[in-house]
Amino acid sequence: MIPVRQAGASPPPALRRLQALGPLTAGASAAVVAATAETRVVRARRELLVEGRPIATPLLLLDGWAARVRIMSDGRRQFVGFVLPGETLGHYGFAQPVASVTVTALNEVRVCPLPDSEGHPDLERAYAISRALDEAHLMAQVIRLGRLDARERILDLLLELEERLALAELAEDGGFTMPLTQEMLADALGLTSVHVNRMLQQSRRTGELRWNGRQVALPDPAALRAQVGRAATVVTAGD
Amino acid sequence: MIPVRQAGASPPPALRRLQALGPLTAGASAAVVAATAETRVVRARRELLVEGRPIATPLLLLDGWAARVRIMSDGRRQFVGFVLPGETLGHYGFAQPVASVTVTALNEVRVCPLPDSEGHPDLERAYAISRALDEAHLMAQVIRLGRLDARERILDLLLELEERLALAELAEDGGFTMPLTQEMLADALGLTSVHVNRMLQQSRRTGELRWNGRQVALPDPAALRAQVGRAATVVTAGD
DNA sequence: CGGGTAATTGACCTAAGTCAACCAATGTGG
DNA sequence: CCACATTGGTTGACTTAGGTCAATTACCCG
Repeated sequence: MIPVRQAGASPPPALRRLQALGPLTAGASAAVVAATAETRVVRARRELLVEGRPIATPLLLLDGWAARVRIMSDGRRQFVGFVLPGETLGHYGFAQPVASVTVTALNEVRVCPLPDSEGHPDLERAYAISRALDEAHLMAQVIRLGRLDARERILDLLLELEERLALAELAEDGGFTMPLTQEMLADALGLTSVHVNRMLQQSRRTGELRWNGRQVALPDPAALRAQVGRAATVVTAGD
Repeated sequence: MIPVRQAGASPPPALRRLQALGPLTAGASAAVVAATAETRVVRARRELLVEGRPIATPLLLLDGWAARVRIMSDGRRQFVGFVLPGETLGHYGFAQPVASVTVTALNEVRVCPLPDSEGHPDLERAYAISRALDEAHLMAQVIRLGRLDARERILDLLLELEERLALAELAEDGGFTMPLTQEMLADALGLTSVHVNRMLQQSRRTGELRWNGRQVALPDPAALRAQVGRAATVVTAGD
């Protein structure tokens, strides 16, 4: 990890996401901005957290994508889930001294220590919602792997990613930018990269998906959601 | 749900599990026993929690098995996970007003309101570990569905179930009793019941598995764990 | 230009699904 | 106590989604 001097940056997507989860007071927003003073950059393929190793401090992902990954002794690899800008890492709301999975940066990533919610109930509330979403994403992953076919898995995941990015305003309706290779997609979806490629081509031909390099667009998300049996994720506030 | 008068019962497996997660003071144990005064019986196939419906009160499962289940509009069904005696339901340690999945009783089940941990830090600690285990089980499910083949999925799940039951002392080394039909197993493992049946037969022939009605035994768990790439789940205390 | 990563394609293979019987155990009403 | 219905397990014949292997092409990037 390379410590970085990160002076005045542009309005961070991570902050926008937290604000989207539940409006933050000026004080809470300031606390988040303050935490970014200790931003670190982690290069692609480096590990943010290692399974079984103590978690130094919970993190807030400012920029870039990471994945929770488990690798089997024979080399099979499974992405358990992704971590997108504005999402948190190693933050459980309860005792959890060691990481339960390895988290790897998929591209160059910026992280900072998770802003302390002490004295900011609104921030704590945003974290609580964030944790609930984490769990929802994990369950969605189980459904995808258990009961969707290849095409549905791909589209369902892309829909989810778009929804999640939208919270941080990282998805325009022209689509979004995604650092995933087809192989990473395969590792997330329990498929092979060859098959992912074939299905992508097919979806491109039918026009339900546009995919150019790192740019992805789903022209008719509503129709796809229906086809894939994906319910819109509802975030009910809580308390 | 049928309220029940539940007088002095045998030493409940649920209590044994909580004690196994972290020794409880006499007071905490008493609180758990006290909570069982309000035990309810839920019949097989009835729902304990319905997705999207408010959670009246978090529950402790005393007896019987339940499953978190999601059903797609076209009838496909996926068990997201199981709930075994001593495990908790609708208990998140943070705001979560509505259930995120439906939980269905797989056989006749007894539940009681989750004993309040107020004033019992040791009980709270047991709950925290329980939540961490929940998450671990969910991740294990993702690995199974994403990267294991049918035989591995079955054996891995059975190994996990045995480990979990052992916490409540519900697994002798002669095996354990399991209310799951082959079809339920299929719904948990992303397979069809026909295929589950074939794989079970094969595993029975090789002797790696014994399966008689509701009785299951894995004669050599250590060997299987190695074959399936299953790491023993380590529960580190926490704080 | 050279070397590495990512995407693409074809030929072929196999794990798992589908469909359809059939059987065994259990339970139910009469 | 029996005829019948139901549920769960078992089996065979056949199909298919997705995997494997291997080669080829398209990009980068220094």
